[in-house]
Amino acid sequence: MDHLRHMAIFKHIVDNGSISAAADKLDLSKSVISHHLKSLEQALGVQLLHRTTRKQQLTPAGKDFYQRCNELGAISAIAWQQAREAADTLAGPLKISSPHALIDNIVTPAISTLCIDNPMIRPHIQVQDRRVDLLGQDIDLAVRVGKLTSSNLMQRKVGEFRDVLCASPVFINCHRAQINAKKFTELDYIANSWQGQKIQHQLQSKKPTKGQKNLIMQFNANRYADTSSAVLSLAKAGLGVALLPDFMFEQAQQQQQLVELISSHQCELNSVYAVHDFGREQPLLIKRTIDALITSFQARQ
Amino acid sequence: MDHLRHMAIFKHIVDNGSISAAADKLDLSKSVISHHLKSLEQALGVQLLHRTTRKQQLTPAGKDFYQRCNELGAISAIAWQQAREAADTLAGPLKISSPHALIDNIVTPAISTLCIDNPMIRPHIQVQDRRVDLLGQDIDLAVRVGKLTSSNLMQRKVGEFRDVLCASPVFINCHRAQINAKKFTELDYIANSWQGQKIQHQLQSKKPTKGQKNLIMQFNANRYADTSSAVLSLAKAGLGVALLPDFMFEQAQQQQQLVELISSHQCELNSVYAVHDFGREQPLLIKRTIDALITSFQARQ
DNA sequence: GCTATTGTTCTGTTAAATAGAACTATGATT
DNA sequence: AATCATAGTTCTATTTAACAGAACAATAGC
Repeated sequence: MDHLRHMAIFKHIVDNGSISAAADKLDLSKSVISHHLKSLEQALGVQLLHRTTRKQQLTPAGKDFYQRCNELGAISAIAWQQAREAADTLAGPLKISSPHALIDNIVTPAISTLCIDNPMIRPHIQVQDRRVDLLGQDIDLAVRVGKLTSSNLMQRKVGEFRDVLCASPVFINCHRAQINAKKFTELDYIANSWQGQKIQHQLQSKKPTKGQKNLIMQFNANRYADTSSAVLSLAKAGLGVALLPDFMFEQAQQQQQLVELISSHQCELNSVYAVHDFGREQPLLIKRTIDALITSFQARQ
Repeated sequence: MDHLRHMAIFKHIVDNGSISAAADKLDLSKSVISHHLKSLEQALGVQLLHRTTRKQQLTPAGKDFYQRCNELGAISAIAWQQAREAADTLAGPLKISSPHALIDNIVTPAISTLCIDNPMIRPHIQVQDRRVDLLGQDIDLAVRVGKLTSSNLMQRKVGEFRDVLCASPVFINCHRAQINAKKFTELDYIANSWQGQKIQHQLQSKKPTKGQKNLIMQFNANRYADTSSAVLSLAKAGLGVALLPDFMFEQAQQQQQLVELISSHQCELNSVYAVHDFGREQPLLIKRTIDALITSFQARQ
């Protein structure tokens, strides 16, 4: 499967009717073209082209060979065209991995909008909280909270959010004594399934100019749920304290379903990254997906 | 239609599952393979292969591109196989050009034998006495009397013959007076159509040791025929003197239909060449055709 | 955390591709 | 038949690309 170059040049010689014409077309000297043809014929052990200074005539073998070279050129052209189209066409499979916390409020709305605008996209949204192997699972784009430490993968920040420690108003009222006494370990705590029993949070003052120290809080988890929306529901039902992303908390707060546990302090900002393996020059589909995620993050504020 | 090399290497990478494996297979260093893949992806502007040290995963674009590379490899293989077959298969068109003088006794018997042994050969025997343009008329092999002075064409000697000045026994008897007196211009002369009216022959003594001089004879042609066999018939019929190839004369001589005009002298030997444009390494079909011509020449002696 | 293996990048080196000139062959023109 | 313009071939010098090997980085298994 070598000598493909020779075949391409042979095709040019036949197409253009002479070695000199092919040389002009290809911006090469005629000596090079002549040499290529000679090498090809020697390699094949067959004369392809009878030639004088004025005429050229394909041998039977040459006719067949030329036919194949044409097919070769056609396929090569198609291959390149398809590849280029793939680079800038909003279509085809799009497998996305997202953590539970972001799926309903951020990722799904973004992908929905993208796919409504471009119906040829075939999305596959996967929910995974742990760091995931993009290659092994054929994932095109992963949404992750926090930057990966070391990786060849490209990471683009798509937004940020803050976790909020909160509980239902009824729960707060019932346990005001413990809260004021900062006996947090005595409170019910709703955790995600993969978290342990011992939970610790570090909150900063919302007014950093006063130089107040960070507030370190410890909890004992005694309720668990796999998804953030389940945690949210339990918290609304007054089953305990929960750590929820601000975009979830805010909706519940407006309906007086949840309130902040400590209004003077807040968690650190979490940055959300889109992670992929398309290098610096991504296909348009990936770019647009990332754009949609950014838009989705901005829209909820 | 360039970068075909890159495509071939890309196919090897996918087929062998890794860059290192492809490098081993192709007897190249992995750095080269890596570089090729990088160049290809840069040229296409598309990532074809997600890769880590352990796994590799084709992108959608890569899948399509790989498919095309496979087709490319298949066509390339077919092209080469066909060309090689063409070089050593006794089949297909075989266009031969022969002068009238040789067609019935030499060329046709040779081609007949060849084609009976190899029925897939499709012969096309053309009769032309003038020097002919092989390329322009798509002639594969030309049989010619006498060597071409300057040409790129290959020439292989296939046999030789001697022209014989002869006439019918009756004719000789009727004109013995003029013959003995060497008044050849008074004799009837049967010429080929393309010859002029004035005919001159130069004969050598059959016994050169005696140092006899060449005999120069002049005739006036007054009968013409296109083909040698027609000339033969006219000569047998006693219509005049004719110059005929020895292989024609000998048959007629055995049946007492023709005798030599001058038994002491003879014409020069004519060499017969097979002329073609297949260079030093001819297809088997051409080689065998030439062999058949040689055999045919030997058989008639 | 360590190690084996893979892929990438860098270097100098080697082989191939190339251009340009000199040469040869051809076919048209006269 | 001789001349001439043009195409193809061959030669040599040069530039370019391909290449190997080492150093490095990243990954996955232990």
